[in-house]
Amino acid sequence: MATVSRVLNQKGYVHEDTVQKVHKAIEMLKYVPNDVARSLSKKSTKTIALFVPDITNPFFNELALAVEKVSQMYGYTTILCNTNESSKIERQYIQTLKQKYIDGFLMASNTLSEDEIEQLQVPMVAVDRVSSPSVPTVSSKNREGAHLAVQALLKQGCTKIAHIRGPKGIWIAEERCQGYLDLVEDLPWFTPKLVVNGNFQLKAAIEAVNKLFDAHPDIDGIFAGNDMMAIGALRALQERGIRVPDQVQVIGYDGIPLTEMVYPELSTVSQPIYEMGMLAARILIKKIEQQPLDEVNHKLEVELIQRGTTRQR
Amino acid sequence: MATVSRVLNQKGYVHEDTVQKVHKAIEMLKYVPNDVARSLSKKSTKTIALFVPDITNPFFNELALAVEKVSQMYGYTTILCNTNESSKIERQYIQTLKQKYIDGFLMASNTLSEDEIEQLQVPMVAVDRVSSPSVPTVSSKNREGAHLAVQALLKQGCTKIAHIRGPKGIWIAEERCQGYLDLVEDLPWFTPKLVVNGNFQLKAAIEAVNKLFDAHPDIDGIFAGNDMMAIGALRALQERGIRVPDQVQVIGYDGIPLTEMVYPELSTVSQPIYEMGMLAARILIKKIEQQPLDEVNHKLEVELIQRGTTRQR
DNA sequence: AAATAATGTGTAACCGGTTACCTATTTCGA
DNA sequence: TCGAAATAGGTAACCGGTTACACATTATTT
Repeated sequence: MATVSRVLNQKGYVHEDTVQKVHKAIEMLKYVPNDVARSLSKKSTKTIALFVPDITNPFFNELALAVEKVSQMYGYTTILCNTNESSKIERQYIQTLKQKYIDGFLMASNTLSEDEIEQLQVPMVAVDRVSSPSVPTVSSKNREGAHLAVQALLKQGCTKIAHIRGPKGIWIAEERCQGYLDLVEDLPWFTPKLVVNGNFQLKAAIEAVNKLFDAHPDIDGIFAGNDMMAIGALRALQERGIRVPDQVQVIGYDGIPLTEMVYPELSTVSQPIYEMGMLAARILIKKIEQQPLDEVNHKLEVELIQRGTTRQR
Repeated sequence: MATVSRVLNQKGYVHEDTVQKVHKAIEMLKYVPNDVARSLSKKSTKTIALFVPDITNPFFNELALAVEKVSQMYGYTTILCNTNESSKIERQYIQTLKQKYIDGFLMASNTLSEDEIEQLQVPMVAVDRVSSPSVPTVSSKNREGAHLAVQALLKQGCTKIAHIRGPKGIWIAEERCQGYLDLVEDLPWFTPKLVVNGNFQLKAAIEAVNKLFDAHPDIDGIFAGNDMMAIGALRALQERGIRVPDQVQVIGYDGIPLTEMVYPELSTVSQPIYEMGMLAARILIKKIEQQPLDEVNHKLEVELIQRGTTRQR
């Protein structure tokens, strides 16, 4: 028994002849090790959990694909947890998974307080969210991305730009909103009413745009906090008979595949979603395996992609 | 030890006073049972796996949400497995998960042969796929759904209807295609060239439509094997400057949320996706817990929803 | 050539639960 | 009032691995 274990784990001294014999026996008996027993004694399951707020958003699909890919490469299994941004669900998942000896958490959704995070005692990495300073974070340059979008709108003739922002309290929403404000706050046409709240989902954006245009029919540019809301805005505009991009230009944020599925195709600030997922997964696995981390916070570059909803020269 | 176990599992005789004492002690010590140890002796992990071919398709998102919901209600954890319709990946997942004592498989993707399925020795249910006769299946009335779509197109003035079908060998694709053929095969304008292959993804449908219209510019109706392809068709038509629904009417299949995000909104044959997921999960859990199943094959009703891509009277 | 180090393998404890089985006490019918 | 049945709770085996440790053998050093 011990020798077989040593052969399989390549640990301790085993004579080469014995290794061969063991392998032959394993083949003959079609022996397959039992991972649960292994986990029990090793106190590790080679499993990580990815928490996302909304699996329905293609952004998180792509992220999940990337995480899955990397974790598989390193022999890990991934569990996807949909939290709906509810701390109750999130806590419940964490509780269940800790009981199951989960090895690490990858949080793209985070409703926990810093205290709770400190108490976790399980390695954790945040993607596209900031949580506690002790948690490594992978995100992109949101503020700069917002600058790119607003700059382009201004340069391409917009004279009144609205912003549909993501939920309050969510770091990336704040950053993107701040990036918008940086460039327009001091312009003569600006008024705080041009910033409306959304929840990163399509429906809310439709309502937001309708309210916005009822009050300010002269808006000719919209920067949305993410692509789903930009697509909602586009829908609302089309329904009102407003021509995009002739009358109103729209830019989203994320660069999800959906941007190329609508017509006209959506201009957007594209994040390297797949890379973010891979990087975050690698960092988490490093942490789990107690390897030293070089950097703790990663801010990846973004890129403005102009397509059919803007009038690029 | 044994008594505590009995209290927690409500099994065997335990005096009421002792139960109270145990609960008090659990609270004081903040005792949390170890699920891995429990799994080892019970040979069950309270975990099921959902296999999907393409997590990027909203259809499977919704399915996953439903499965997750039900499994959580019954105390199960769900693992999502993206197979890309590759039997290599699928087999690898199955191998890994069996080693981890997975309790059941829910297959919305299936590349395995009947033999392999028989050998599995783990409860299994198929959704939207048919596999082996011994496996309970949840699907919808695909052929009837196709009839609804094609009937509507015919009634609403189409005189030449093409079909972009799903991949060969996938049962639902065959059924939907057959449903189309049932109604048009004997019409004077019909030719087999009007049926083109797709892979259920958007990109392929764009190419398919372009090829189709190069050869048959007089097509005035398209029935796509799923919504993703219908949206691809819509995109291709819009790019060609063809007006939908005035010149060409389009109907998809599935009823994913995306159908309401494009403009014009897509007409579609809507399946009760969420119910299918819940039903399949319930059946799987019943099987796992060795409860008797009433029926083995479930075919749910579908419904034609006419929106902006058809000319309903 | 003897002492020491390196190599090879088996035994048993351990991970943290579940449960069969045993013994002790209480309940209850005849 | 006695014995069977029901209730209560403890002991130890078991799930299937990992690994510290003991002991045997072989290789190396002086």
